Amino acid sequence: MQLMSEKGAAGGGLRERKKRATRAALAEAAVRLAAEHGADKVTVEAISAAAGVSVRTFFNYFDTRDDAFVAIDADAGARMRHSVLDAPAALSPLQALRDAMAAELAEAEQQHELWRLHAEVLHASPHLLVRSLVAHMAHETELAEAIASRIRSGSTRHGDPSASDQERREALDLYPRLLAAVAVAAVRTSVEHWCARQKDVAFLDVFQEVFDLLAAGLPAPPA
Amino acid sequence: MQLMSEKGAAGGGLRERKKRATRAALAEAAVRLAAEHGADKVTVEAISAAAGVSVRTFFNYFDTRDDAFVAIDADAGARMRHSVLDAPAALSPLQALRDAMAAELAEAEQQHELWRLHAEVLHASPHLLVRSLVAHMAHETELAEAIASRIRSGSTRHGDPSASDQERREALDLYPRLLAAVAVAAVRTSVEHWCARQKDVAFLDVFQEVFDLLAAGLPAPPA
DNA sequence: ATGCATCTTTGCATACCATGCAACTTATGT
DNA sequence: ACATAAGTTGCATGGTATGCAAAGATGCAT
Repeated sequence: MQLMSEKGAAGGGLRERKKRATRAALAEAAVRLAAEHGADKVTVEAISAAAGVSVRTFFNYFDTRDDAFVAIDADAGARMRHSVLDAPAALSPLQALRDAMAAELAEAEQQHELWRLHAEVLHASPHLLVRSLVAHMAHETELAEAIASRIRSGSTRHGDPSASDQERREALDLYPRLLAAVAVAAVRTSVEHWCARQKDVAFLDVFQEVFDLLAAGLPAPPA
Repeated sequence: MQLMSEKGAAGGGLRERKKRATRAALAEAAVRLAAEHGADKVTVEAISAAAGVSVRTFFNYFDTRDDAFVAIDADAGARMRHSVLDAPAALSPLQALRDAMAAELAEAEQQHELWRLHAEVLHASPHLLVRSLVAHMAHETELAEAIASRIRSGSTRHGDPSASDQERREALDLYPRLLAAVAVAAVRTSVEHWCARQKDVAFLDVFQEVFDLLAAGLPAPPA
């Protein structure tokens, strides 16, 4: 329980703060131990000990041992949701989503050290990378809902005006999901590409180029 | 070992055939048991017993219990790779990929009964659905490589002719990854959307619409 | 067919993961 | 201060996963 200051909605009573602290302590202990000894050599017992709680308590916070390595930021989804909803109405859904994600990623770079360790751990054991992607995909649904309600309430119409009602209803259900899924995939690709050739280029440039490619309909690159 | 006829490269000696049979028997037993009793009520012991092997042997084939529910088709990646490489040169990368995926999905519908059970199981426990999608994503890398070599050898140039060499090299590395990631996400979204409103529409229609949206740059739908 | 090398299967031992339960400790509201 | 709700803990239990060495099956040359 050595961590009392955490980001996000810091409010609430002592209880909630302690809960958040315990959770954060467990996650941080997990990542640090994994970065040092390798993820699969770290037992829940070690993690719990490092965080100062019992093994049983660990499982009160995480369903699975691996979850501790993955779950760093719990309410990133909520932030993005608001960001998408509050974006200027003039922006297309894709643009709004791009900006929301860019803001989120910028904020992520604040906690540099832990983020870096985290990336190291995931890179070392693909098994966990996979789990991390799963966690990201969980956000996809709420993201899709944010996009959907943005489209419903907004009035920017760039779409095909010759669609039937049936087609329109179909698209309204399908489009947000697709956009969310594609955007998450795009972010992931950006990060991977940038990690591969680190320092060579700025991350934001990669990010920008990826979303430009998406907006252009993924045209074939020059040979 | 009650299954000796399997798809894919059926060649090889008795050993390899038996191995494939055992693996298939385990996977099939897992799916059938899960369809009947629910996935999380099926123990490794039960699966092994149904397949006629020991528990220890199960773990010689699968790293994880859940893998047995997921790993149905091992060499789908290779087929798609060839499909992408052999596509007509006139097609854009996105189109080639779309056709390759459509072919693969059509082939998946051949093995109707087991596929159906499989879908049931995945639908019942989202945990496994996620794992299955992740398994598909593992193919992303080889898919990206296929796309890359197609672009290198092909001569369809729809891209921006005013790019610098630096930008061109960047794009050549980034583009295939992005395309693969986005396409996989698109397929996943199609399947999910289709599962949600089953029978309502044909899967191929959803699939087509999704790729049309991608090619159009994900424009905002009509309100 | 026989014998040998190689691969596969198997049981056993071991360690870890994960959950339910009851007892205990700690916040919160009044 | 008191009652209530919530969080933590140890224990018991059963499933998951790996290493190891012995036994069985297969491939191959003779």
